[in-house]
Amino acid sequence: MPELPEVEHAAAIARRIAVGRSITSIVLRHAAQRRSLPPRAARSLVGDTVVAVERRGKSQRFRMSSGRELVIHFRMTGDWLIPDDGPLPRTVRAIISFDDGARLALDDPRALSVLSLCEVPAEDRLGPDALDRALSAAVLARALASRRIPIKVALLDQSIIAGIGNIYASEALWRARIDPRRSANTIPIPQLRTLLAAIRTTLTHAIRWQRRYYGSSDAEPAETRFNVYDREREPCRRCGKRIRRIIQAGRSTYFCASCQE
DNA sequence: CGCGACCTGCAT
DNA sequence: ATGCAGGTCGCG
Repeated sequence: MPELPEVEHAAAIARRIAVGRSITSIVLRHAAQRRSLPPRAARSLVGDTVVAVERRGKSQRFRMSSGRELVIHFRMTGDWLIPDDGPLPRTVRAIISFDDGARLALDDPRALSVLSLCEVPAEDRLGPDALDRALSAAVLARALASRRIPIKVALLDQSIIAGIGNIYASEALWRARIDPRRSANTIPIPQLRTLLAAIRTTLTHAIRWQRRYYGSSDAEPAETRFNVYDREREPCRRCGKRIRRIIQAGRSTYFCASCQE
């Protein structure tokens, strides 16, 4: 589930559950999660209090009163689940319990999620957050200046801009009418400005969708959720031409060859 | 750069 | 059985 909008929503859930609470236990049910967060590290978090939950790009950081940070990255299929009384789904890979009895369960069928403990919060190599107000077209142009890679691939590079993944990269480029194959360093500033606006619109719409429909069984507007993603051969909503799928950097890119230049 | 690895489940 | 999946890293 996790690009910026989904992680933003997940972080809000974690915040509601965890902030101000101290950890009473962390159970790791899959070897992959024990690899990233060894049991003794998990044990050392017992008694520590969550001061804040922040999102950076696609990762969530639990700032602890000890000064450490518990960092969670959902990778492909992670999500928070608030357990009820019944048995936990088999796909729950970790359970964090708090002093008020609340629990946060990491639900991740593929078990690719990473939990890690930073003793001293270090600088990461993330570029500016995609929703960072300070991110301007000029800043983006500078980051792209030396990159002779397709713009779609550049948008997936978290060291250039943080938070965009495979779905919203395609969606934002469609909205900005930019061909995903364009070399990143050849896009003029005005078009980068358009692209940034498209990114923000795409992501904020997705966050709204998330708040409105996540976990609800309402008549799902799933068919209209994406304009190009997973719509190969379906008609473009702007010009009616068929959406194309190509592979870039080993991943599917969806676009309209007719209205994206 | 592209590609496999990391994991599991789902659709074809 | 095969291929694909909303991510990232490390390899050649």
